[in-house]
Amino acid sequence: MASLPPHLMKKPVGRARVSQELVEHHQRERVLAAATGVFAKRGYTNTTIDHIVAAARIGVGSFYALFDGKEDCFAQVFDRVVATSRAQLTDAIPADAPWEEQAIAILRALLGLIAEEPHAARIALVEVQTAGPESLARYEDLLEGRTAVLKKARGLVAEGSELPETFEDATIAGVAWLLQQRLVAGEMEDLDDLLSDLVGILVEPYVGEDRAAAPLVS
Amino acid sequence: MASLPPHLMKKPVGRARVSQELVEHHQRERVLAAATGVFAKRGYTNTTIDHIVAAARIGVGSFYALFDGKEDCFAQVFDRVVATSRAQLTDAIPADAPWEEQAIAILRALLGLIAEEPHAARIALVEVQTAGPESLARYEDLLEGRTAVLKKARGLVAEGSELPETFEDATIAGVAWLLQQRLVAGEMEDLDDLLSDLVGILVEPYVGEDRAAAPLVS
Amino acid sequence: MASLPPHLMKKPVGRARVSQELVEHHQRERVLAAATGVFAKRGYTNTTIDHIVAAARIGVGSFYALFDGKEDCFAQVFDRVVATSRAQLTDAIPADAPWEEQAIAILRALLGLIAEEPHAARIALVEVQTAGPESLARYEDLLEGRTAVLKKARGLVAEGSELPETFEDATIAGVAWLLQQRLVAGEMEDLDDLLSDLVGILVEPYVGEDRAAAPLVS
Amino acid sequence: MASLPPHLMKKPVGRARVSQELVEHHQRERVLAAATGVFAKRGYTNTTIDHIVAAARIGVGSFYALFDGKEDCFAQVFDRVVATSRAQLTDAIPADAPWEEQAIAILRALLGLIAEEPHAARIALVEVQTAGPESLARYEDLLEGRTAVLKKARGLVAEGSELPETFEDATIAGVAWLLQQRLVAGEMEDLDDLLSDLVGILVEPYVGEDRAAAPLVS
DNA sequence: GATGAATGAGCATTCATTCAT
DNA sequence: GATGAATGAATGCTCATTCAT
Repeated sequence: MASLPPHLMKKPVGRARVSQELVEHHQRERVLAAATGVFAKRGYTNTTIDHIVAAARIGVGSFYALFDGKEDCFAQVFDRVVATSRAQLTDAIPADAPWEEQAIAILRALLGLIAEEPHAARIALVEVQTAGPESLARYEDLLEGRTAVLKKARGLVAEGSELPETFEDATIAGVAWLLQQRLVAGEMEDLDDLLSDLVGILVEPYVGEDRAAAPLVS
Repeated sequence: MASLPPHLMKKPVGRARVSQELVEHHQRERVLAAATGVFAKRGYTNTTIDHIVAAARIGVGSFYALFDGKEDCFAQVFDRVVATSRAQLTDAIPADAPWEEQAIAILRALLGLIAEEPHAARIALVEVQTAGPESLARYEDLLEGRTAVLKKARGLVAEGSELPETFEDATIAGVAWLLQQRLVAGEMEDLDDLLSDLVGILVEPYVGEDRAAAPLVS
Repeated sequence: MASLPPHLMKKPVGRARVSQELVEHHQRERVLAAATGVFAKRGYTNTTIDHIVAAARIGVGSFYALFDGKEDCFAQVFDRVVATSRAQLTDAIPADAPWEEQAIAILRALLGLIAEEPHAARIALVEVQTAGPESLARYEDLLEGRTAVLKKARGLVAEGSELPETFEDATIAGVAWLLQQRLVAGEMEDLDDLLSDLVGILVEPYVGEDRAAAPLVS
Repeated sequence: MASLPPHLMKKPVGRARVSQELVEHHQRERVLAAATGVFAKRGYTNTTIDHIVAAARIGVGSFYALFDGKEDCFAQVFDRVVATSRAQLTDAIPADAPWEEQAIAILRALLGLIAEEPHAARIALVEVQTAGPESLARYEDLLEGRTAVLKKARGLVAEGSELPETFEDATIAGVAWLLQQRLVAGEMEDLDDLLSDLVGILVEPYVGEDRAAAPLVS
């Protein structure tokens, strides 16, 4: 039984194919994790491809096999950070709880995430703003998404419809700013204080002081 | 006839000295004005020293006599824009008017300024965020200053003391974000709508809906 | 069950050995055919190993098992093109015909070959000149061979011995140039006109206008 | 009398302007001369910008101020070689002499030039063929120009109009080839033999053996 | 004092080649 | 034996900064 000439051989399928994809995925994750740290520590502009490949222990060629270039790499780093965080925050939402409880749970989880992974947080909140137009657009999309979610809370409050059109934009931007400031200043202790501030800014306008404060005490 | 070595040459004094400083000041203003346009049009990163000196009609050597480098030049551009704007906004405050009227007057003047000098606005609200750490710090100082001013309004409202510590930080950041978004999108028409949104976000929490709306109608 | 170390493994002999060589030969031919097209279409410099292995449906490792590198691969492509053409041109020579008839028959066959296989022609006449020193040497050898053959015609003409030493070199180079120009310009119609020009340049000097023209009419 | 501010000062004119242009021209000539040697010795492909700037004792930045890139630099080197040679060959033409004498004088001068400046000759006849499409086009233009000049000699010979259309193309290409071969082989002695060969190839077909041979003896 | 020619460190990117699987 | 992922040397180029004039 002779083996077929190479050009007639099918690409490996099943086990081998899956394994290969796994390897590539794993490799990409490794590099993205390394790049996250490098971008967070040095800032986007000060980071060179050499810094990344040194941290990821790969060759420059492999880098370009994985990414189109520096900006693409950063974009993937950002996407990964956002996707991971989103998953974790979604898991933190208590089902069947009133809106204010869910909102506060998400805020609490977010602060925990930022405290645990400051590098990732710095990517998503700080560096993304200086990593070129493409990345900036992603950041704006991210905020826009949060804005849209927040707008859904308008139905919950009597005065909801009287708030200015851009109220949520300003609120989300304000929250992002506060987090970013703390992050850059390295002040991520007193998370309880920060949490209660965020609730005052982001939850209270929709449900009033009393309903907003209640879940914090429990 | 040999010229003296530099350390033996007398520094000009009196009249000549003053005149010389005037010339230098004038020159610097000229360059800063030119650089404002260049930075605004091309963005900080895409701007090269050559672009600036070409626009300012000076030599690179003169540029380095005036500034420590590109970032320093941008910082001075930013400072000039902020100082000029501050002066104009201060002039716009109606003396002896209630706080909400003063606040709205400033907001209205600010929007007018942005519409009139989009280049300057872009420097102060957009480019400053990507022009390096030093410039970013100035931006943060600027916002912090606005925050401090806003905090003084707490005395005017009954619930003032119950607002979160960081309420003004978030509010100012939110407003900055809204302005920046409009600027980048090139949407600076409908200033009245925008003004009323800003009042809803920045004035209403302190004086209530009624007092905030009143000056807008008149 | 451990496999033996390589030096203890028997080389296959007899039938198997022959078959293996056949397989390798076949494989090499396949790759050379693919490479001919790639080199002709993209040009030597713009061709990468990846282009070749993709076209030949083999791995890069197999490529390096077959060739020493890009230049060696091109050299083998060139050799294959030349060998094939030589065989076909030899077949086109009418036995026992006068020299001028034979010469014209070869020229006609050559033009036909170029028209039929422009890729191969481009390899042999154009790309070979820019594919590095080794390939250039082969091109020169090729022309030198044609020069030597042409020199044998000197005996046929009275003034033959009075032609300059280098006459044939110039003639062959001139013919090669004409063909190359047409090839690059993509003008391979009007083969009859081109043929009569070539005869005027390459045959006439040896046998005179009359004898050279005669076979063309028939 | 105060001097005008810089932006109102005209670009220097007259003496200063001329001098500056002279300096730039001189600089460019220096670099072109150095590059001629580097390209001739290493070949176009093996030459890097670093090689050139090292040889010319300038920085890479200066190189890019002078040229658009490597290929542009080579093109200018080629143009300079051709222009210089053309001037020298034109000077070598004896006025009011019969065509064959003029032709032979040019050929003799050409051989002398090649022998004296082998680097320049190598640029114009060898490297130009491998320095990219733009350069190749210039080479073809060069040959085409020579072809056109040669075609003017057709009126001098009875059989002129019976030569094939492409006769001069082949002749010029053949001559170029002979020179190139000698150059590459480093065989530039026996210039008299080579000259008489060239005359046999390039002059004789137009004026016959006798008229072509006469000027060589004198 | 002003100029801008010159510098060269530093960057992103390509691709021929190797070698572990 | 065949594969192709990984390598990294090498390249062309930009631009902030210096300094001789």
